[in-house]
Amino acid sequence: MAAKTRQKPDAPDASDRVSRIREGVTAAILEHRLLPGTKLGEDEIGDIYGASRTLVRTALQQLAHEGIVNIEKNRGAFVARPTPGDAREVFEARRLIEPTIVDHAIDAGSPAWLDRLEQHLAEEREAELRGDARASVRLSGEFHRLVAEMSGHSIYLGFLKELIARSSLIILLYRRHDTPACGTDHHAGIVAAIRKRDKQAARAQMLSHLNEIEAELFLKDPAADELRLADVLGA
Amino acid sequence: MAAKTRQKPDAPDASDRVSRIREGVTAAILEHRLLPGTKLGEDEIGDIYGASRTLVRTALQQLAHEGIVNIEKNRGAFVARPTPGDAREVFEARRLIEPTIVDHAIDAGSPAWLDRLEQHLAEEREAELRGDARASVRLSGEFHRLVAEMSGHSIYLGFLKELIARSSLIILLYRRHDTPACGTDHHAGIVAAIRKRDKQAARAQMLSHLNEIEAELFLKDPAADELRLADVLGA
DNA sequence: CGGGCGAGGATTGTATAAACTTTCGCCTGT
DNA sequence: ACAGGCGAAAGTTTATACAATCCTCGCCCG
Repeated sequence: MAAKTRQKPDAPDASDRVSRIREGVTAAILEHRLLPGTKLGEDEIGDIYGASRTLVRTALQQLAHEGIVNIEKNRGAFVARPTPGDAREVFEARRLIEPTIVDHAIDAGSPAWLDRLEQHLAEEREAELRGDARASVRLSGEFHRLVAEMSGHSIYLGFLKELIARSSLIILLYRRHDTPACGTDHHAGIVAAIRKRDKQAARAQMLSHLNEIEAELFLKDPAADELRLADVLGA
Repeated sequence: MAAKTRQKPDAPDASDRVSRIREGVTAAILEHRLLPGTKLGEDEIGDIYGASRTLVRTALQQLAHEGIVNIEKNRGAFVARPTPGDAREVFEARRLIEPTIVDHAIDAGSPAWLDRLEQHLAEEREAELRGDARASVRLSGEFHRLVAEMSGHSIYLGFLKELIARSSLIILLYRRHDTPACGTDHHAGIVAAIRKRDKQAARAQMLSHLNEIEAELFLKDPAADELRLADVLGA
């Protein structure tokens, strides 16, 4: 067989131009700067990043596969607008997966990882204090991703990345009050349980954290009559 | 994924040329006609399907995101070669997700769905009888996908599609004996439990089914010295 | 005779141009 | 005045051409 000059699974994406576009758009969506339904024109994005439409298209297709962008044939790409049904599915999946992830994080975590988590908590607190809502939203999601990275399970990590991205859109669309997106206190409690290597407590706290987030949502079926109509006609 | 604003609920890819390529290659991989490590040249595939490289490239990128194809920069696309570590992660994820899926399938299933499952069992038996190994492998995976579709959870369905595709490669690489890929008897038992709406039995049977599949694998760290060497040098 | 080196060929990455689809304004006919 | 339809413009999809990169193989040097 061929001798392989094998690269590591994937150097994240150092200077890859497609990745820069993807992450730029992702960040904009996760920070709620791009709202659901917004059109993502290829020329428009290409001009911003100084890239050709070929590269933009590649990035948009990846985002579509992650579920935060919808591509409609011959019409273009739009920021996804998850339905309440999608929202329920996403949170159910998170309730299933994330407790398992914290379990593994406790098994696989090193002191360095705990430092990393503490540092992240500090960033979250600072953003909250600053009143920087955009950073808060982004960091809330990143906390969960960090725990998944700590677990070392690449499959779960991939799944959770998708779920987190969609959750961000869901929270934006369906949140009731103006409460912070994701209580920092909860995160701190989870980290404490991880530090004590108390799996049962960690699982329980993660679960109740997710339940609280979902409880703050208002998932009545269609947001407006317009959508109801579309559903009826589609059926 | 989610319900689209405009399109029919189900017009996934009937006459879409990219989808035809993707499904053709996917079928070839799942039926073990394309072996791990096989190079998937863009021109080669383009000639076969009478398509331009643009479309082939799009299809390959989708397959890469599903984890059954690896794209190495400036080198091309290859059928993925999951490591034993990947295999453990995939089956752990399946053990977590699939019992939950059968639960929901029991809740959401209609008599029509049960008919569909029975019909599928018949196809599996027939392929087995015919000694058609390729069809057997494909149908074994499709059974699990069918249950996921029955559950109506699009998120779980998407995740499971990935897991099934990877499982097919894993079984090909690491199976010990020449036992059939996925016992039809197990599948029949699962369908019977679904028919009786006995969630506990269905979950248990699904779990033991997955455990038996994994037990038939030989997941010693590197398959050969060659791989061991590659890993050492990569680190 | 073994190993480094460079030219040639092949393959992928990117950009650009042609073809088709949808959209929206405007106009005509009733 | 308003419904319906035609046509131009904008944008996406597909194909093709060009540039960059990597692999192979033969040659030359030690």
